[in-house]
Amino acid sequence: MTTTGLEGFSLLDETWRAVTPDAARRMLIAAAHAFAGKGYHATTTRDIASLAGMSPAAVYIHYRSKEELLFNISLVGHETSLTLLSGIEGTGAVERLRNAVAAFAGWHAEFHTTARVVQYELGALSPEHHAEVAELRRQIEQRMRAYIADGIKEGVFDVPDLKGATLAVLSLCIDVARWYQPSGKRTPDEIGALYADLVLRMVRPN
Amino acid sequence: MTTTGLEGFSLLDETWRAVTPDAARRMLIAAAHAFAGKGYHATTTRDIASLAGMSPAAVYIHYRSKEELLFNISLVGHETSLTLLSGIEGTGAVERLRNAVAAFAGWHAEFHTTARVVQYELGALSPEHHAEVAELRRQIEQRMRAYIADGIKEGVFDVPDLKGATLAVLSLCIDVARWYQPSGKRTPDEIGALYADLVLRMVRPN
DNA sequence: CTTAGCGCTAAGCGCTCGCTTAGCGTGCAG
DNA sequence: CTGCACGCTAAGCGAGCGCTTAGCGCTAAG
Repeated sequence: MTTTGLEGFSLLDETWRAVTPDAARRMLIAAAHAFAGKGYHATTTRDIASLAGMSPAAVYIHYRSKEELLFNISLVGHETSLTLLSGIEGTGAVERLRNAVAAFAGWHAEFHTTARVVQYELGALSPEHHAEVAELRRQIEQRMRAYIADGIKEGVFDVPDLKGATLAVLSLCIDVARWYQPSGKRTPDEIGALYADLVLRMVRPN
Repeated sequence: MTTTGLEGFSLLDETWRAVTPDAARRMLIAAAHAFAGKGYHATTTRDIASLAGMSPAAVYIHYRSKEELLFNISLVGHETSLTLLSGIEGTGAVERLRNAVAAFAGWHAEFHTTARVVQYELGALSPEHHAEVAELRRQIEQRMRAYIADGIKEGVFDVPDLKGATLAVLSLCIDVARWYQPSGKRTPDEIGALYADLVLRMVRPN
């Protein structure tokens, strides 16, 4: 019996599957939990190491700095959510936007630990690292805008301001990471379905 | 000519008008700027003092701790936004919800500095202080829900899930504090109008 | 059996943190 | 003019920070 507090987690979350070796992955998962719970600056490298069940110095075997841990989490998180949003299928713009919002909002609930780091710790990245994830964020915005624009072309959506509507839809999904609690009444899938419904109401024509 | 970086600010923002003496107010404003810009934990008491144009020890003349500075900002910010949301007028539920969303979203843009501290630094408050602002947050939620519920009773709104819709509307407004930049294209009033419009589309009947 | 390589730990370095203490300078009551 | 109260500063304390260094124990090739 270990006492790291991460026993059941690494098995449930497949986000970090590709990270090797094992100790480096445990360190990343521990860091993601700590950053999500207390914020990057309030987390010490000793917190991360002890969550991962190792000594403080072990962090620096696999990562050059605490900021590099953050960057790895942020990069993988952005890539995962972009991939998710890019792989949306559906017949017609209505179904595609429904699936996109359900998936994107649902991801921010189900993986709220990673999502919180992704969305709220951007400012702690180095300028170079920040620029790298900013490019991914631009692609996420373009994808969502395209799903809405498709519906306008098809004539099934009507919005007064495409950029404004895209901003609002993304904003709605992202903010799920802030308020979501696993102990709450709604499951990630229910949140996805609720939000998809609300967004479709927002963009439907009169 | 001083070099505190706060020259034009205190005159523009009336949120802190009631805080006296003058040095205590300057300290609060400096802290709000620093917390909003870098986060509570990344801000040092030396940062705050030098932004306010005073020595590091001066912080402790007016406040017992750095956390007490945060609590004051959070409390006044929550009270201000609750007062704003409570004073909404309008003939009919449609106009009241329009005005409520415009005001609440607009506040999160115009006073995004305070709003960021209010919305994203709750976790740095002591348990006692957190409980105090949590009660104000409950009241804010109740107010917004009442505006939506009024429209359902009047028969001018139709939502599948009142609590879910309230959550989404508040979420949308709150997240403005995250992405808003004064250098952006939209003014706070324009954001308020855009969001009010989108929310009314979301709750309108078929 | 020897030994090189590697993942990891024990110990600790230099630094900066939140906060405290001692005392200075100003203004005002007597 | 004296003396004291008050707002503030200069200096610094103990603690804990990110990160480094020296070296341990295990594995496996020769």
